[in-house]
Amino acid sequence: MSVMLQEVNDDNMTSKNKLLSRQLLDWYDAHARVLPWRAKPGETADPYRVWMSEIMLQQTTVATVGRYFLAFTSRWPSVADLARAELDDVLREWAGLGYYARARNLHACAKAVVADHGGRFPDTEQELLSLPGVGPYTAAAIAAIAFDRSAAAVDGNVERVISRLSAIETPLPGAKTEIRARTLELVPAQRPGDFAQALMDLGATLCIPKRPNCLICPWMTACRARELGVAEALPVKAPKKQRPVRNARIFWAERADGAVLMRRREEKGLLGGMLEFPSSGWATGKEKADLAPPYASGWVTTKKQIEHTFTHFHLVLDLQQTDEVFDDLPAHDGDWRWVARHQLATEALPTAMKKVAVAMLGSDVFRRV
DNA sequence: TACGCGTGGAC
DNA sequence: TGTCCAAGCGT
Repeated sequence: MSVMLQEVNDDNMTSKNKLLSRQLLDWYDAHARVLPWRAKPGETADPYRVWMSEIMLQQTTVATVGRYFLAFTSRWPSVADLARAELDDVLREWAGLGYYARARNLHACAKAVVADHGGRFPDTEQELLSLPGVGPYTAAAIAAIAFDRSAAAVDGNVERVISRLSAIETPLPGAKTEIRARTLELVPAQRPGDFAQALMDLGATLCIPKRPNCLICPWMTACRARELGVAEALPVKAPKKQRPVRNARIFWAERADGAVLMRRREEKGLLGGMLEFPSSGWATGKEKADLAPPYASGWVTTKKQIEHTFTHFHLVLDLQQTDEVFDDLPAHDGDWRWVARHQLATEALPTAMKKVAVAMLGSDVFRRV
């Protein structure tokens, strides 16, 4: 079935497109990067590892993903292992990688693969698309890389490469449809998975955002943007909005044994399911902000301040503390707990909260022994 | 369609 | 040093 479709696709390819595909695959054979999740020549790709890497790589650099990928695949070698894990353990292991909905969806997806697909990843783009956390790019990438399906995996790299190759000057995201169509024209019947990876490698190493290395690019002579001298100006992107500032107070409390008071955030939304130190609301604008503590105590300022920039706002946290030494949890709503200092390093703390802990306790608390 | 959603590296 | 931005997805 898929072979027939691929042959049709191959017949429909122009000789010019076939040449481009071959040039890129030749370049890939000579320059492919060695990455932990990538099958070596002759090896069969493991769908579980391909999926895991693709989720982690969403909006995240290869260098950052490396150690997380090794930690996850060591601890949970198969999708069945991951499906059996506790969500809290997954979130702890994900802490620091960001976009925590990915971790929740990763866990939900593993469960779905076990419950609905007998523990094997589906091998079509359409079925993959129905899994939690798997969108159009990731479905195409897994279909191509893990199952050798003819699919156009269009990520930020591919958008850049293709918009330059064809000198597409329509601003993103409006140009997505056109870029996808142009990419599909280039996907070869043979080695679609290698082609997908080659396209992304090209974007990551040569066809980079600033100062692209056109002189050693396998597509140098075909690239319309280079011909027109506009490669670095593409792709055109819609202007970004500036980030507002939000202000809040953190209320630092300790128990007699030195444990610190923390609470679990709501399951959904910003930092969903992660731990935080009790705080006021995170309001926009210093004047309007309600900076009241979540419970009464003798709060005084520490004169310490933490700043952290998220995707869509900048956060300024004033750190307050109390002399009160607690025996039990103060009156509260939600999931609050005392966390021993030596446990902080292995808890699901987002980076902003790690900064708070470091300001109060010193950087030694995150030195894993 | 547009927005909410993290982080660390490169420059 | 601030800005940009990376293998996007869900709503």
